[in-house]
Amino acid sequence: MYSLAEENYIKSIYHLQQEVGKEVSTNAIADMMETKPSSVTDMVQKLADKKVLSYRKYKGAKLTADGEIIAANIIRKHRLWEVFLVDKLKFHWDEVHEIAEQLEHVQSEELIKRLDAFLGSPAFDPHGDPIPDAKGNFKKTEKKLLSELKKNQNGVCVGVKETSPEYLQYLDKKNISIGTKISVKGKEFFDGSMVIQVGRDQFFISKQIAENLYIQTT
Amino acid sequence: MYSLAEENYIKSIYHLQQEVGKEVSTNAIADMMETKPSSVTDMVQKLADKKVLSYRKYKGAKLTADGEIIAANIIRKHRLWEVFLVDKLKFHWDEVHEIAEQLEHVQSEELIKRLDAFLGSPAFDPHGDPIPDAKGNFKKTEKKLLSELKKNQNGVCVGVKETSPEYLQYLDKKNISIGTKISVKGKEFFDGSMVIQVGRDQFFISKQIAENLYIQTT
DNA sequence: CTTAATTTTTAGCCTAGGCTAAAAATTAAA
DNA sequence: TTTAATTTTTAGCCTAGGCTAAAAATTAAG
Repeated sequence: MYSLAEENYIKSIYHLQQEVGKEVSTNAIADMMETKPSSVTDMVQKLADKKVLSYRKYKGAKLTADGEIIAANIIRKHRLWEVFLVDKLKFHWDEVHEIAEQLEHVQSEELIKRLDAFLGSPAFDPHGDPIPDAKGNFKKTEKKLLSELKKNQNGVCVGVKETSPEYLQYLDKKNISIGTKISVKGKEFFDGSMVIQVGRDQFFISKQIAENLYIQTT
Repeated sequence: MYSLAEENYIKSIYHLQQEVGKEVSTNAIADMMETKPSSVTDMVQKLADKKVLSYRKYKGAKLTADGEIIAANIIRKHRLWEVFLVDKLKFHWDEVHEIAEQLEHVQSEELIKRLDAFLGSPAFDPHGDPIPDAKGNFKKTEKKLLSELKKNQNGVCVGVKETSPEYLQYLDKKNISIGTKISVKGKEFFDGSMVIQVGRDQFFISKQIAENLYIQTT
């Protein structure tokens, strides 16, 4: 089994790898994990010994196939627990991340199997992110960012890229959640800001807001 | 907050203290925690510094009032999670201890508040042990051990003292669980063994079995 | 009331996982 | 292409929480 620290590294490296596609740098890992590059070097070497990832000095780290399965399993647990917290315990979607961060490390295959069944084998978590199956396969979704839409296009909110409480609370204030229909009424070329319609309300949003919201176009 | 190791010490000391009533010895703690007495000495000194317990060299340790509240809270979490595992995820009562052992360390007041509500604020866990409230107050139950009953007395199983899978599986095989009615049909003075009736079946049990089963006499 | 057995503590060491400061490698700039 | 800036690694140190072996205190036995 892997320690708490190891699991957190594996998970972070997985997420970074998704973004950049290639080997992830020591500094990038350190930033994401709020630790120092020197600590990352140590841990990454240790994980390389365990064949969880491949690592070449000064070149960065990349999960092996095994490593990716481990990561997917941690993410599976995290997202299933988030569904539990929101669906069953009635937490709000901006409150669950930290708690799921702890629950994801509980070790028991059987627990996750039963939790999954109890929740009805959900395919997506409360933020719209896909929940991988027990073998680590993700359901691919073809979602785009709201910022990619043009004037007069519209679609349904299916997820968020940013999951900070601040951002989620902003969305709440604007009555945007998973399933909300959104139409682009105007778009400013210069700064990427938009005017969108949500329900009866029309309002202005900055590019920063738009590029953190996933939309399924219709 | 307290570390995982600290929480486990606090919990173990609490349980030992219930048994012996007075200060618990270094060796007793080491035995329960499957660690070495020298490690216990170190940790107990650390916890004394934090005012979680009082400690006098060679005399043992005793939780302070604060320490008891901390312990009760950990136990509350453990037992609530056990109820969740049995009631909601359909685990069997002999499978839940280890998982609850991990879940009890998840930190979130709100989580426990909501879990408690979700479960209907249960007063007892699946082994019949009382669940303390948020302030650490236990509901007192006046239960006795089956081994204390005399011939022709009877009662209802309300809990177990021993929670090993082996013991719980034995009880299962004999169809004994919480709520099962049991009558003492015979008792051997010499070795404390008994003949009991459970449902339609009458069978022999050793003293060791009888002194780990809690009964509410009727 | 000594001596022996047991319990507990101390001293010193180990590993995991951090950190800082300095050295080395890589990348960017002139 | 040589120098400067940046990134990464190394070396050495720290804390938490273990361990063993030896010393000290307590308890039990003769």
